[in-house]
Amino acid sequence: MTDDPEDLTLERIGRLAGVSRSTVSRVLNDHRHVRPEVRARVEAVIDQTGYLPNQAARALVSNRTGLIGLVMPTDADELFGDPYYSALVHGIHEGCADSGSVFAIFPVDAPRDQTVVLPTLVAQGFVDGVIVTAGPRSDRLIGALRDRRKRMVVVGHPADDDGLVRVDVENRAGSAAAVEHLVGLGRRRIGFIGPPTDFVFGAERLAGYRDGLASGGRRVDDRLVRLDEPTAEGGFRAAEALLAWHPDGVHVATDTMAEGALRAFAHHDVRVPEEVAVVGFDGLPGGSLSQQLLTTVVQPVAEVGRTAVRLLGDDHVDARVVALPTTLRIGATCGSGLAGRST
Amino acid sequence: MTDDPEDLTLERIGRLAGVSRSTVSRVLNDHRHVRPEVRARVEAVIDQTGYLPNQAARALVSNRTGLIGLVMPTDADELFGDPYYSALVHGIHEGCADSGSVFAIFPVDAPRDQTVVLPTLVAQGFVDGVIVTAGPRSDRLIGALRDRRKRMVVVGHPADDDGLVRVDVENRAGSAAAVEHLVGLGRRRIGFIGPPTDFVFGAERLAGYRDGLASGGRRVDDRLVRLDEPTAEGGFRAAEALLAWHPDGVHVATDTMAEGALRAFAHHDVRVPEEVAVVGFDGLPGGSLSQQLLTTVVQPVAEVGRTAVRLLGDDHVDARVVALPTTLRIGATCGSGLAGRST
DNA sequence: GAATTGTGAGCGCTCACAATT
DNA sequence: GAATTGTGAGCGCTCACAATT
Repeated sequence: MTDDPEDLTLERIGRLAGVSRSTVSRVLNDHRHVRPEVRARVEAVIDQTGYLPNQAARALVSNRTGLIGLVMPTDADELFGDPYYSALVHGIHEGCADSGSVFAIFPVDAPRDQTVVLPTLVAQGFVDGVIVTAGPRSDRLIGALRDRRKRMVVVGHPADDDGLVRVDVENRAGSAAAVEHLVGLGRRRIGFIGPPTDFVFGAERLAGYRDGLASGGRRVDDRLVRLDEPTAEGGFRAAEALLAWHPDGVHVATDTMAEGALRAFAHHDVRVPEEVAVVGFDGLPGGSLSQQLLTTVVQPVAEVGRTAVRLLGDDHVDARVVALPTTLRIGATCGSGLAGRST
Repeated sequence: MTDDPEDLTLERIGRLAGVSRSTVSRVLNDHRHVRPEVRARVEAVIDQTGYLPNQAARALVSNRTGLIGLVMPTDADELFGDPYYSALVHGIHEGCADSGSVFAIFPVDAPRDQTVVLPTLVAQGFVDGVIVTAGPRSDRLIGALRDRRKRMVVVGHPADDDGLVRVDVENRAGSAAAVEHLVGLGRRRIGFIGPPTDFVFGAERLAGYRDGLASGGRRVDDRLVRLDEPTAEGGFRAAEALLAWHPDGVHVATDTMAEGALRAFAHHDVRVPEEVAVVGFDGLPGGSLSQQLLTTVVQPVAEVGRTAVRLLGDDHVDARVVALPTTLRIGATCGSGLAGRST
């Protein structure tokens, strides 16, 4: 009857082991001051009954659930195939494993989940903290979580970053390094292709492009700056438009756009890197073949995830930003000394 | 001081609204027998304080958390890009929205998460139920959850299906229909390409292939059956091996393998569908181009997800299997009357 | 008497403190 | 007196029942 596993409680384990519930609790939570014989006896009972403490009771009294959530806005679910999310999830998962937390991904469908999922995520006694990626679809969500003073770390840079704890990468410095590399290769007419500036990372990378030109002694020529949607198609269009101004180098703000740009150059028989050198940004694992060959600014996405978990564990109260450095990875598209081939 | 949102409790909301905690609880849980004026007064206080009930306390007393988890074994995380998981997640998410549950995906890294994540998932007071997909990586997990009598629904067919509540698709009937279609087109030497039979769905689809031959009055010739890894490369190899026996039709047990098979036929200048008609299995949204063109047995993955949620909600005690029907989708690779073109 | 409200108990833990060795 | 154990209280809810209109 009462052998039903559902009925196991601290009290019952204690009775079976001949101790009080406190002693069992001490064994479970690894407190000192438990005699080794007693500990062994209790552990034996726990093992053979398969007892596991009730998580809700534990959470109620300790005010911690040990759960960390990644909120994933998913109007469409292409996100699921996005290598950025894949790498980020990987990093967060590692971070949670290190800190002994349980990690869960919460897909949130904005209109629909407003009534049940969001209130639950915000409430006490459910998740200890949430990680949210910046982006147009997350703005309202981030606002709501901040208003509720929910423990939250934002990955990336939302338009309204007031009072947020954030993890980001050094977008500006990364793009500056990319452009300085192009300058160092002797390129004189260096263009920029990126998303509209309401993508904050795009604006930052554009600023880095200008920094790089300035520090390399090149003049900024805004006709060499082309903004379009952050897709391969957008990159294709921007690159075609740019060709009229005869660039000999381009920094493209995302590898996805760079893929489109490379297609455009190939389509117009412009050789890469001989006639135009290309440096992208992102360097995600598992990109397409042309992304593998790309010279690009690599952002450490998995480390961003690990860092987000760490910040969530800190007893932060203030807004804080951690910006992780990027690294330039040399590929075939800026051909320093290698025999360049058209991609 | 006590205006800290963290300090909000039923008791406090009640005091602010001039009622008892029970009345507030009744308003929150939509019980009858609350006077409209009182309800309005309580709701006003809830709104303006932003009160949300503590989920842990609620779970402790009601023994339900409202959380449903999909356990995702992820030694590598290619799963993340897998269109099957994408469609399944979509369906589960819908099912949870309908039932008012919160849905979370739990990535589980077998060796590492054994100590923290699995015990937590199994414990009371955390998730109400879990959904697990069958597959070599899930076998131990499924065993552990079953031993703990955890509410669980398995998607697919694990080798050991004893005592499980499962949702599956009609693999055998689907493959039989595929082969009958090929027979109906007048094909006489119909082959089969599939994964090794320790993939249970592969064994079922192979059985369906034999059913289809039998009901179509064709003899089974085991030289026309080729098993290899369930990848495009495996399909390529199997198709090459099969060519020696001059098939005029092939049923391939997964669209991914079919993609490889089509490449093999193209490579050997065997025209599809003129010389060989091909029928796949899966029909996942967002497959590659050649998968889009494929004639294939479509499994209703999203509905599988919705069904899994429904079964989880039922007060099932017994093992039970729900098998959802598949549909044959005619594409270019078995060219009935269309001018066929090599793919 | 039916509709409406409040009181008491208890869910299964953790923690402070008291009591024991 | 230090190490070890047990007792009491309480976390914030929901539910049964009693008390009120």
